[in-house]
Amino acid sequence: MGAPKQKWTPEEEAALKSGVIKHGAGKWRTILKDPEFSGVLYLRSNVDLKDKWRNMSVMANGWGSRDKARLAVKRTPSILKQEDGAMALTVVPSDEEIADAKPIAVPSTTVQIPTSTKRSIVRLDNLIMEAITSLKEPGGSNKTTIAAYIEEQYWAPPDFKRLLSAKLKYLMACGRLIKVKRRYRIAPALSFSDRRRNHPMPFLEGRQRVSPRFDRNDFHILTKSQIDLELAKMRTMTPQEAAAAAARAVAEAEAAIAEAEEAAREAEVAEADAEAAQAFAEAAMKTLKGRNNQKVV
DNA sequence: TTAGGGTTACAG
DNA sequence: CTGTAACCCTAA
Repeated sequence: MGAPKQKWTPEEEAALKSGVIKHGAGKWRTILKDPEFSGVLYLRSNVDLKDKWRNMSVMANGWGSRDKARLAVKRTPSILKQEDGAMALTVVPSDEEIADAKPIAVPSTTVQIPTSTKRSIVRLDNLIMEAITSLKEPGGSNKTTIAAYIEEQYWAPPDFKRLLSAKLKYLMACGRLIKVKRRYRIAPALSFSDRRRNHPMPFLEGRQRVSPRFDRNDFHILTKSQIDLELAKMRTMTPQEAAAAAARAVAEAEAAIAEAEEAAREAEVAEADAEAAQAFAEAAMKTLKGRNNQKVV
């Protein structure tokens, strides 16, 4: 009667996407209760989330129609029919599978990635802060030490040094770090000037407050590295879900790069952020490949 | 609570 | 009429 169809808004889709990355697919109730997303998704039920995620996943796999594959599989005693236009996804070698997932036309929500991107960007910052605080070196730590710490504790992309340099420079510009004789230490009273340029995100609602994932003592919350956490989540996902997640990671990286190109004149840090996202996407891909090679299901 | 099959409403 | 997205039902 009064509810013809409540279509999902881009904000809701983005929140769901972020929720899945954070808590994992299938934890619909958890995502719903997370204050980070409850503000946006308070109109939706856990079942709604599940259904929506299914729809999005199906799209990500390139299946415009919801039938086909399922019917094709069961009517095959001993002969595999490969005349199907759509690729069979279940048991594909390994390398090429991801290659196929990459160019996927991820829904249309790929254009704007509010929370996810933001989180990726904040991540490295906190890693650096954590490294410095954990090392507890009097007078601060130099770049090499910081890099070593992060590389050992977490994950090391190929061009990590360059990335780190840019990020350190950026953090100093923000006043969050102070460099004394090649050593970096955390600035006494940091003034949150993280926002570097306008954030068009019409995101966020009115109920919950704006996510303060960046309080001064926040280092403990995000410290365990989003990357490891996200990759860990992926291991619990089904191959389809992981592929979809990886595809989204790539899409986000591409979007971040596109953003960086626009903002390049303002700060080269944006490029570093984009590279961080790209690096994470690659790491995600690698993890997924490893998964498939092991044939773990 | 969740996964999955099924149904209805809407757009092209 | 057909395909898709939101919604519903039910087993586990």
